[in-house]
Amino acid sequence: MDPKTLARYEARARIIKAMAHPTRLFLVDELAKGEKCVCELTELVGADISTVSKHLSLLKNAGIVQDDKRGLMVFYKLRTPCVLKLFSCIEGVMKQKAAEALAAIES
Amino acid sequence: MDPKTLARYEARARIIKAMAHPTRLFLVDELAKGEKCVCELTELVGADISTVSKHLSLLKNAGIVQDDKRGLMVFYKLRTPCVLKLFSCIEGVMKQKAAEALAAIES
DNA sequence: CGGTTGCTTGGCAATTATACCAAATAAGAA
DNA sequence: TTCTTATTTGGTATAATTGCCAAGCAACCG
Repeated sequence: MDPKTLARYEARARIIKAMAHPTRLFLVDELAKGEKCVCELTELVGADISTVSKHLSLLKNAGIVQDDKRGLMVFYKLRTPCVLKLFSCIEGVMKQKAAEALAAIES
Repeated sequence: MDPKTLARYEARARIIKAMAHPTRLFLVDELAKGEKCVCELTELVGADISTVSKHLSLLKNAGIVQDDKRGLMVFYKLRTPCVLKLFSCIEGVMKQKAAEALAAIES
């Protein structure tokens, strides 16, 4: 891979990596329903608030979510809803894998 | 997150994580063009063959690619072309980020 | 059979990611 | 101003990822 091509794939990988964590996928899914404050997301995730805050910050740096401070609270929302399309594809991969596993048993 | 929900997001994250690497993203893109042997992919990537083999194995375990041994060579191909749709979304995220950065400078 | 080729696997060092606690910051409220 | 409250950041220990080398395996050749 030449340096330019490498750089392009590195940039893409950074964005995908931002979603490559169960908690962050959950956050994206929740934010798809509408904006939520860090406190509410923390409640839903059930981890330390600092942990959730860092996950959100990572998603923000990747350009996937957007924050909005109003008073003491910070509200996050999805910036690029297209990432949701990814989920249906992922479901497809999972279903196909499951079907394959089943076929392997039956054969 | 209750255990069942967590398990669902963990399963999804495993698949996304499988693509969250520049080399693996490149491999997926190459395999989208048609099946290729490990030797050819190794040449294209420009890393040790063992490294490329491990990346391919990871993609295989995630259910994204499929292998087929013919003689001495192993040919890999894309199993779920829908992952390509992801790329256009990623490009979108990148473009939006770039536009935002530009707006920040201009303001 | 022994040798070669194409690929995978084991092992290991270096890097990176993750989660918590504690401390810092920011915006209201008293 | 001082006191909360909501969130972020620093520090740190632990775990996961990565890439190379070396060794192993499977399929073909002579």
